[in-house]
Amino acid sequence: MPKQRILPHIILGIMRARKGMVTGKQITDFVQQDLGEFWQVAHSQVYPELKRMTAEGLITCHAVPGNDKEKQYALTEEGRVNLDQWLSVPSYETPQQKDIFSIKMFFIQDKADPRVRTLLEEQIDKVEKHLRHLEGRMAELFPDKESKDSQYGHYIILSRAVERNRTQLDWLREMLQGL
Amino acid sequence: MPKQRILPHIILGIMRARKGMVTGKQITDFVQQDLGEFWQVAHSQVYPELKRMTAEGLITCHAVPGNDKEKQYALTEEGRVNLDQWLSVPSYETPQQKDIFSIKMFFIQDKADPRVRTLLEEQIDKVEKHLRHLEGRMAELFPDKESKDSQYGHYIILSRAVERNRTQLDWLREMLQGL
DNA sequence: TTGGGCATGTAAGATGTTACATGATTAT
DNA sequence: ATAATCATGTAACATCTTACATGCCCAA
Repeated sequence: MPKQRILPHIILGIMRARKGMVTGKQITDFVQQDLGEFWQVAHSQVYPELKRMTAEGLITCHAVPGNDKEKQYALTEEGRVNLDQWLSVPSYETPQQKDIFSIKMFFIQDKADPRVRTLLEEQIDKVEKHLRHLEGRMAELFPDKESKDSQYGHYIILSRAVERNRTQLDWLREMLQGL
Repeated sequence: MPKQRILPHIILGIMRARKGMVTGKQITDFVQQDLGEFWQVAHSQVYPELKRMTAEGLITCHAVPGNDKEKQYALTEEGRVNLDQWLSVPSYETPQQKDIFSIKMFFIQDKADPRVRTLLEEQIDKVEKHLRHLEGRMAELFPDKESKDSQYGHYIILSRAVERNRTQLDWLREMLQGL
């Protein structure tokens, strides 16, 4: 039994949210920009996937006249149904994280090891930068209550990401204090 | 350029922490039990990796007399050096998360959709169970101050995991309230 | 003594990452 | 016009997942 495929559903979700034709580049950018906290994808995954989904009838491919380069894709009714079905079934998977920083901390073990401080400082720096980026995006996309309600799902996961990173930053600083 | 391999370093780290010979099964269990919040691995990855690491001279393989089934592995000096080196270089990767729940929330978009409540309740249930497991493990492994200091790295990442899940649970409950 | 559980291991396919290739557009 | 950039796409490789295979031990 092959693993349950997620990427096609993500692509379907983006296409429905966009309410129009999209290119492979737009999908890649969208995932990296707006879903990056919870999913990662490379453009080299997207293009073959679009081809596959077209073959399966979930989307249709339309060449842009006078532009050989760009191809635009549109949702089919079958794609819509498939997406709704996926959203309705519970997903039993727990969020999975790969965090090399935590692994290293674990293996260093000795609180007095000088590498502990280095690791912490580097991580704090990275998380600070990332948090500033997220907060900027929050201010840009959701300046008022109306914008939050009009794109509720987006607001939700962005605020989730902000909180998560703030909490992590607090924790890292506390660890550094405690040395 | 192939991607930087992490698994061998994790195996080296476990072997050093254990200070003795270990089997493939023990390594698999250790990752799932103690590093599971930050790394995942299947036994079918571990056995080939041990073979490879043996060929590279990072570890040595020792058959157990009168037991064809089990093979025990031990660190070599080269393995020790390799591990220390890995722990010393900064890792520029940010923690990556794959969280289907958040993706679904994003795509449902409409706050009034009945599936929002279902998703939240299911997720709360899962996180509650997981949190209880983590808290139990915390109480079991680190009942007093001495035990925390003696395995500082382990204590650190376990408390990190507990906090992370508590925060997520709070957030989920708040979302459910807000419906 | 046989049948289930277990540690080890292999196989096949899906997924993810990095680097490279190609042709078109844009900027200088 | 030439170089840089960009969207698209491919290739090679590493990783991850699931299922299956094997031989051992132990208990009913």
